[in-house]
Amino acid sequence: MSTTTLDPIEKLLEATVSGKSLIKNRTVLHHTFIPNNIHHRDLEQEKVTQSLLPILKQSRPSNILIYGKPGTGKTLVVRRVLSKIQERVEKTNFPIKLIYGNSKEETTLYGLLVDFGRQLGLSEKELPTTGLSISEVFKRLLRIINKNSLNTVFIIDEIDFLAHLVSKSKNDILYQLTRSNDRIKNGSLTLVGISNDLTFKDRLDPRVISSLGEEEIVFTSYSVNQIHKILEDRIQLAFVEGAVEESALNLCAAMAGREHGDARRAIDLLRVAGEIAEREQKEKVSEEHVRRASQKMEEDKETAAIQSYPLHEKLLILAVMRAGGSSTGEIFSAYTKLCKSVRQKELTQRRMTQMLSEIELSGIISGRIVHQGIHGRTKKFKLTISPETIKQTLKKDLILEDLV
DNA sequence: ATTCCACAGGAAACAGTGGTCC
DNA sequence: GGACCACTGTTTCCTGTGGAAT
Repeated sequence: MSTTTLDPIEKLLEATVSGKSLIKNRTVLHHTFIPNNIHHRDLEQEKVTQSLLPILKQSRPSNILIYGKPGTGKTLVVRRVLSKIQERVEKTNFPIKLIYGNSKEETTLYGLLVDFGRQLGLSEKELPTTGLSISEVFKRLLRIINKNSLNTVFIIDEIDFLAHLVSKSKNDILYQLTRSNDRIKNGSLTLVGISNDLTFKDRLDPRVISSLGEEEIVFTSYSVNQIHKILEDRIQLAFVEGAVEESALNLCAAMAGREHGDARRAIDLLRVAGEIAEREQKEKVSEEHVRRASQKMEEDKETAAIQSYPLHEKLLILAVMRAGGSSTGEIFSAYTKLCKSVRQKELTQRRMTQMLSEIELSGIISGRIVHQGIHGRTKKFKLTISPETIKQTLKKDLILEDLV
């Protein structure tokens, strides 16, 4: 034991004042950062530019569909190309408008369209956030484009999700979007769809495919070597020189490469590892830090998922924990008991199975269908994370703290 | 060969919320 | 103030299913 034990707060303060920081530029390690050089994507950049070029000549460019797994630089490339176009255009007086929307961030089709409307400059009054029919919203979008003779580019990220929303609501808004140029007298509308799912096109209305898929660009997954190069570049920009050990870099690339070549994840991993090393006042980021970062990210994901669930889902997770490895019926009765003890009206079993499937998607529990002959068919669920993590997380919930 | 269990999971309907429009 | 809209979370109803038991 050392003779002088420092107060933890003291220690922290000490560190911030005297400690060296390893990261000199944090924004570089954020996924919205657009680097000057997007490695291994020259061809794709050229293609995107090619198909958007007509917009500068006031003629209608083709709609583009972009495919690729997460973290393959799709959004980055599109944003970069568009910002270049924007730069070029700003010098002239040519009315061009870039609209970006992520289907996943908006939970509804309506929300997405309203988001587009806001970006086009429609106020709350001109386009209320609720109450209108979808076709009315769409009409208003087209009206403003027409009125201001705008040349608009709609970039729809995760368009597969939008397609999913549309299919639920029996609306053919995607079709209308792709064909809206016929309804616009002044200006134009170009669609750039970005999708993580390579098979989503099969589920689309054939009419939409023919007009949306005028131009298709596929982003292949990065190899470990490519990720290595990408990380090298970011390290140079973001970290103090020599702050990341070669072996740590290798591990980072290898870990992300194993997970389907996701560069974004690799960069995230690097950032978290850097933060851990910094907090510990180490001179360098080591392999060990990367491993711990990976673990921490995993845990954070779990606790965040648990916390974000509404009460009944939390009760269900508890029920699964109590009746570990058991069938739906047993989980249901465990859940009913829990509901009684917190004085909540229990939901139906049908709803419960639905919620179980939802929770299963997040990876907190895993289910397996078991046929038991005359004892019927059931799905057995068990926790995939430690009960301790769950207890710790649920303790923060006022209603549940006594149960845990 | 037939029966029958204990659910899975799809479809549709419904209630409730928070809004517009005329 | 009534008709209408989108949307969520839920209930109700339903059909389907693999294999142990008979």
